[in-house]
Amino acid sequence: MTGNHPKPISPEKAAEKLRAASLRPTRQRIAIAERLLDGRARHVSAEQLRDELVDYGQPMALATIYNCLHQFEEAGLVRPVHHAGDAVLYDTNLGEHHHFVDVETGEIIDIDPGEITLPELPDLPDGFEAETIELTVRLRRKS
Amino acid sequence: MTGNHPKPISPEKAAEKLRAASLRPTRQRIAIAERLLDGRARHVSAEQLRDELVDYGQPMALATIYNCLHQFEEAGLVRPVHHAGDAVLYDTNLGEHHHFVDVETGEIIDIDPGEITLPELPDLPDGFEAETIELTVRLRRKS
DNA sequence: TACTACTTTAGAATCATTCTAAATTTCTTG
DNA sequence: CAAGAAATTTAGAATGATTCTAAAGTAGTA
Repeated sequence: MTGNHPKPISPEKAAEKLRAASLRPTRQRIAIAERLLDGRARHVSAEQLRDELVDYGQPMALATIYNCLHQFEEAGLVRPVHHAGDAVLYDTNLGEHHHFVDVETGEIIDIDPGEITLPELPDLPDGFEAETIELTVRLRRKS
Repeated sequence: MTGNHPKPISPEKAAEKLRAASLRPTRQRIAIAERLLDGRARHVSAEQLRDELVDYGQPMALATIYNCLHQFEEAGLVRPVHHAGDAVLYDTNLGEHHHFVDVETGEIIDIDPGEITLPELPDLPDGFEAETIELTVRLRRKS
């Protein structure tokens, strides 16, 4: 594997972001935050993140990665994208934007927010509040 | 289980629809078509459909149900909804419409097509064609 | 330093889905 | 109608993502 990954933010900055989100800055959470919270827009699955952490010299249990991703999600640090392949991808881009999904590979590509504007929300069923809106354009490679 | 299910279309009509879709009218496919292609808007998972078929006196292997749903999908008789819970739901409503999803139960509710109108498609990446567009509003019960 | 709560962990468990290879059924064609 | 080729169904195993479990480790605090 040993891929080419960009320089992460410092452990100190990562720990700070975690504290700001009321998450204890443990070694594992710091390592993940360093990689995911550097401001770049990314979409990673738990497995991809694990490989990246191995490369980075911070291997950890897959269960920990799932735990952390869920905590990051609740803290609003990442947001899940459910419409890709089988695995949930975690998106570090928190701004309003939507996705193309390559049906065959599960890979997702951000749709430039200027390219598409959502109409206003429809009336919601009683007793519910909207959590997220996901617009996905599923693509297939032309034959 | 033994739920209360609406009256299906006749086996003859079901077989006809299958032939029209170039699918051999086997006993299993007919049973499924009778239930799903009666014109009602529904969203079923493979497992739900299996339970319904058991009630209906036409139990069959889950693998067969998956096979048939995929064939129906390719034939354009149903369309998959990927954004619900863990399981894919098959939607018998082929018109343009979108969905609310109850995040906790995975249940989906059609959004009235009049309630929301999609903006035009953004430019697609080169070499791809759009297969489907899915807009999902994820809902959480208010606390 | 000791404590208590929070975290991490390996591995088992779960759940939806797909795969496999054998048995069955369908649609010809004779 | 009988026979055969091709398509279909099937049970059960396999897969893959995710969650669970309960035991061991770690962090913040007194």
